[in-house]
Amino acid sequence: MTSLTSKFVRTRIAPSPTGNLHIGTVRTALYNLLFARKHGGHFYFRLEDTDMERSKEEFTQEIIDGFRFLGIEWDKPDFKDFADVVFEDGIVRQSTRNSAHRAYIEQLISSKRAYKCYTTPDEMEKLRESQRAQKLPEGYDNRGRNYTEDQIKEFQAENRPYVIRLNLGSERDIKWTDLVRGEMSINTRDLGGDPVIMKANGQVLYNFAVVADDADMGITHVFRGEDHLTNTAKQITIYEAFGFPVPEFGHLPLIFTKDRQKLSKRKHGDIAGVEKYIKEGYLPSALNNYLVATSYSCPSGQEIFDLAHGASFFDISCVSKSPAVYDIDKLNWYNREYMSRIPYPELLGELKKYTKFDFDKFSTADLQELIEAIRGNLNKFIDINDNIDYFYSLPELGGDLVSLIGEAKDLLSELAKRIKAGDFDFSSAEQMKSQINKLGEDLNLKGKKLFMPIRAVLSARQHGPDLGLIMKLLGKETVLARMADFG
RNA sequence: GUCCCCAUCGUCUAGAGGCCUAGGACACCUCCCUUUCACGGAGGGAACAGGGGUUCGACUCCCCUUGGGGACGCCA
Repeated sequence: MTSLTSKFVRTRIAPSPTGNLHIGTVRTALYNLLFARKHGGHFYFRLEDTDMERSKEEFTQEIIDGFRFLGIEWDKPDFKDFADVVFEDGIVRQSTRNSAHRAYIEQLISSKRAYKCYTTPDEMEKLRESQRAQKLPEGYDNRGRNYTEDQIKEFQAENRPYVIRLNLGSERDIKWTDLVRGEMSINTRDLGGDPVIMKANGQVLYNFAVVADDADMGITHVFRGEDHLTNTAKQITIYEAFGFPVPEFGHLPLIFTKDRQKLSKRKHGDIAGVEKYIKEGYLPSALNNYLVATSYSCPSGQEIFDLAHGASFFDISCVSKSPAVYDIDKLNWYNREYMSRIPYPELLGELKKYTKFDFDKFSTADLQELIEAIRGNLNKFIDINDNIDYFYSLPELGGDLVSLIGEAKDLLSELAKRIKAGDFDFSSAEQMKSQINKLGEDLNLKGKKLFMPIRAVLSARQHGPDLGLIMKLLGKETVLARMADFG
């Protein structure tokens, strides 16, 4: 942890466009961003799009859109060497770094830190099978280090395809001081053998490309998920092979689901993807806050971290080492919290984007009264629909509501009668509320027994805004129509 | 299977040997407010995985066990 601020801090987020934007990626981005901002450095966005088969442009766009939505802004790298690989959007696309990668690979081969490996996929599969059978750890046995000149000539003569493997060297512990986990040590014997850094088709692989790019981009601090722990050990050997300065690493705990599994899109559906939260109308500030706050706690006990207010609060040493279970209730709480701070005009604008109903049905004043009355019930913008649907058409009545209404026939008939008689002034929610109260007094009903049946028959709901307001907004005609069975 | 990591309320966590009768937040429950719903306010239940050490003293340090997780790709 020495002199964190002595050099110009550069961090990055490096997602691969092989899937939708995962909230774990967002959290990692946030930590990297916050760390850079806190220390007055830069935060970059590099797209790890070297896997041509799995990378898709639609995913790229989704990742970019997701970050933009969340207000995660990256700096544009300004190094000369990167002029041709940094695009308008400031993103470094790894696939465009090909020639640099090739040159580095050559360098590694000539310094004997990497070698051409002719071991075929078939041989690898047999090796693994026998390792499994003997309950040995699976991995390459580094036989390619020891090919003889003759063997190699033979392979070349038959035009056998080869991969490039990194020579991990003699067995040793690879150590680093992790910014979140402390002293780390991983033995090279536990790395699964010399890793492939370039495929037979010439495509460079993750562990190599990351180092080449991070080094060239001058990345000083790398925060990523703890599932990268062994990758970090491999990557450190690459930094060493080149003599590049090794950045500081910080491995973040994973996000779990309730069943204590790594949160993945595959297994856990759309809760892992940012898309869902955009679609349903979560506030970026709330999602960011929740994601930062999980696995993070300040000595002050502060829970609200509004990233719009800067990164001064952030302290990497406040990151927890143990994994966190994803809790949508807490996210909802954050969202309600941030939503309650939005001034009405802005709230209205947002709700208009998410509603499937026509707000013009209401007058400006009525609409505001309604929305202010229900805003506390909304976890997210899209919830507006479930809270106003009954103003447009009556939803189906649940069984419990049917019996509730059935038991209150007298009350409802009397209400209908009085409405028809003109006792209710539909221009005044207040007046109608007091009329309902009067009705209750006359029939000797109060509380839930009085209000619930009326609420049920008018809105098919047990919850909602004040009954007087509901009646006023519904209008006399609709109210009577919904009570037709009793009048 | 091998290696690595983690371990306090249901969940996120505070706790750096005595401040702990273990604190906060979410969720839940009760009460108040409201003759309804919600909001709001006040309370409540709820945890140091187990066993050994070390120490005058362990939630805190060490070891073991147990439990959970991650990594073992010509994916990232």
